[in-house]
Amino acid sequence: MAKNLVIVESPAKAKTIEKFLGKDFKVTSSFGHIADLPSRELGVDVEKDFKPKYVVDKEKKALVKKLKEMAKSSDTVWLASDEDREGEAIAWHLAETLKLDKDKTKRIVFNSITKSAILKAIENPRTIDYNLVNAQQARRVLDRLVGYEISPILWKKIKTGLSAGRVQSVAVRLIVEREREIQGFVPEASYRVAAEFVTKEGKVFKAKLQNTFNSKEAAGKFLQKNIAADFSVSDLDTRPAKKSPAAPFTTSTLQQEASRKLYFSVSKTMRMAQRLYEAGLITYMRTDSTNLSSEAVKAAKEEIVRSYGEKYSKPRNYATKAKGAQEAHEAIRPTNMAVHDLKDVERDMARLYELIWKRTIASQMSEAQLERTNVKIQANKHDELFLASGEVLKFDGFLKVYLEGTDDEDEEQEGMLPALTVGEYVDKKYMSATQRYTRPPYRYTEASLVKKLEELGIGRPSTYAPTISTIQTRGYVERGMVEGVERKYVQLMLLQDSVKEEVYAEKVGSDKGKLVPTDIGMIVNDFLVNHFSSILDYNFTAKVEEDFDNIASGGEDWTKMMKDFYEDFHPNVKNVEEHAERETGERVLGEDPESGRQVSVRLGKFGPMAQIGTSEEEEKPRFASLLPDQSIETLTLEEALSLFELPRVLGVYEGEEVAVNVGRFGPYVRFGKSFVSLGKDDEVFDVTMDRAIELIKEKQKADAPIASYQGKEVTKGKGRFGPFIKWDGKFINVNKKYDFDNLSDEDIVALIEDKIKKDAEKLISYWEEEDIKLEKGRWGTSTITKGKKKINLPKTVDATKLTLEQVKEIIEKETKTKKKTTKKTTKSKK
DNA sequence: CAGTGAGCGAGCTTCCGCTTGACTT
Repeated sequence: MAKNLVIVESPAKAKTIEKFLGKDFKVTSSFGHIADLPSRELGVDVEKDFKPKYVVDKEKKALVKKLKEMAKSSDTVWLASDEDREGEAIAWHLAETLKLDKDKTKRIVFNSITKSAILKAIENPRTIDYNLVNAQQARRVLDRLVGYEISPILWKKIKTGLSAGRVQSVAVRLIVEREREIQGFVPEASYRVAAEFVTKEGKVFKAKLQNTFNSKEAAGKFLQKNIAADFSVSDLDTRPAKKSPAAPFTTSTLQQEASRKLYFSVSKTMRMAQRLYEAGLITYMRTDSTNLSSEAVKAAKEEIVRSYGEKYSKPRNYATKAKGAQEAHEAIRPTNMAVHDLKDVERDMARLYELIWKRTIASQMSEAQLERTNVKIQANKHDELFLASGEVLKFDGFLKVYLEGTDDEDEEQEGMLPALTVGEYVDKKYMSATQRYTRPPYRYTEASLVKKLEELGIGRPSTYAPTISTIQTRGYVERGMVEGVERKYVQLMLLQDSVKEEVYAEKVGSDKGKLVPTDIGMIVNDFLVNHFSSILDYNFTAKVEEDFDNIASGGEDWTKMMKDFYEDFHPNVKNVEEHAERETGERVLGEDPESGRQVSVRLGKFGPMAQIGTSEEEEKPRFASLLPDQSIETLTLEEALSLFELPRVLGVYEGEEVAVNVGRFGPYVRFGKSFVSLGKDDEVFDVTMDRAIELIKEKQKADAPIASYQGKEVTKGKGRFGPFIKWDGKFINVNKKYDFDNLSDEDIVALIEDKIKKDAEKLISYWEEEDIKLEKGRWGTSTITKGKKKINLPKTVDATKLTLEQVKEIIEKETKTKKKTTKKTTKSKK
């Protein structure tokens, strides 16, 4: 056994560091935190100085045992977790949980993984910083109290299973408030005038009128004035300008840029980055720092000089601007600057790598030098001025490699202007006045939400992606299907000496994939903002972070901070629990003209619904679910009433009744006893008998067997894990190599035989009379299958040696604790 | 799985941050 044991947080990091240290050092990892509050209870003794109860997670027990043994046989244990709050707490938990001897334990930190940084760290060990640990405990306990005291209030007042938290609830609030701004937005139209001019040499350029007009008449009148007018250059101004490169990537800027340029979701970016990191190709991907190690700056410089020449190099350091940044790591950069792109890896990994390489290299390159020209064009028949501007690139600098993307969809690229002189006459080619509308604010994308959260100092690099998925799995937010609507606009065009009017159409408000709040999201948000305004305050995190900082520097006692917070917080929770009304988001829309009863809309047991009548009346109320694209907040009386016309019976087809309705899974056509979901473009109230029959036929075709193999039918479908074919009860994934819509018979046979072969290779034992299968898994684990039940065995079990009796025992044990896992699977189905 | 929406009550849900691993329908 080695004399020295170094414990870091990540196994990939351990692997790298071990190479730098001699053979006297064994490097291993803790896989993040090893101890935490228990998940099933509060785990904080609020009566006794908020003493936390720490437990080792079930899945970490084996790891802790292994670490203990390794520590025991080493002379010195080096706790090398990250240099921030969480890292310090990890070191402390390791020291406590592994019961490390103080005299043989040393705490070291480094924020770049280079040989010199690590050797320097080893020479300068310190002890655990308990102030920093206490700051972490304060953060942890505060989050626990907020989350675990407010969530149960939501179960009681709105719906079970809901959640609230310091981070997620503010994220939802941002999205809800943005949506309301959009709903309340009234677009204003104005006419903008644009023109194209031609120089004597025949060079064309575009110009815009400074003024806009707010009516068609005024715009038309202005165009008339330009008939047979003379135009000349009245002013010309040229000045140098420069552009600087953006800082190297942090987690947040990587997510934004991958979203803008590669259309990756936040979680996809992190998945790809994780794999690049594990392959040793990039530095750590969860960071809030824009800092590069001096080695990296030097390597970038060498690569730039080699590839582009000396004048393109300009080494720089970037100050991190994110609020509350902890800077435990470097910026995200390639580990080897000489590798410009990757071959032999998955395409999307290579694309992300290239983005990281370009951004890093560009950040160490010279500014781009530009010449910006602004020109004014005057007319002899009126006083309005046309403006034209252009840019000429004098030296490309960093632009040779990379330019950061923008979130502004309207931004126009400025082109070049022809050479012009003051007083020169130009000819009008055309002039137009186009009706333009002001725009509502943009809905958030996953990445722009991350950007906003980071600006507010809310959340950490390791939680951005999980937070976005939490607010979606809780049903507060959806990725939008908002199709947008057509809007007409007018364009007046002056070509020679007459003004012509044309009407065009544009699509507005199309927001596919953007984040849109659900009814539940809005109701929960309003409830929280009303009753827990201080927690929902956009500055709450910033305020408590100040306290955490004071605790970290030893200026404040963490239990005192908790006490101050809890003194106000807890009585408020109790008060809301007792006095707040149940929240359903109910809106009364008016009266049903037929019965005169009240029509309302609210959140019901099974989701948003409309209701005719009230429960106080003698006659029972009538209920109807809302359509998937409708919402409580915007539903009109007419829309509500039409919901009660369902189900619509369309007629009879092949002796069975055909009807349209809305159910648990959205709108559908019922045909006898079978159901067909409506297509995306179908409207429940518009579907005709012909369309319904078409849908039924499509469904029958899709369900029909596509082939048969060994006398058993083969069908196909699309599941959670992509397209598959099904044969003999087996699901066989069809990967992209095959054309799923046109599978040939040979493809099908190949897929099935391949599956049979692979299953046979996996099979260890099969007890036919008991219907129990024992199979090898892909990661050294094994699986027991009994009928439809599946049990995964831990890696430590050698499945090849199991007997039928032992297997039966395992199944029995598993069945007892089964309850929990079944619930989990039904949830993940959603 | 696609009709529900009363009221009761058992047993459950939930946070944020640090990490990787799980291999399915």
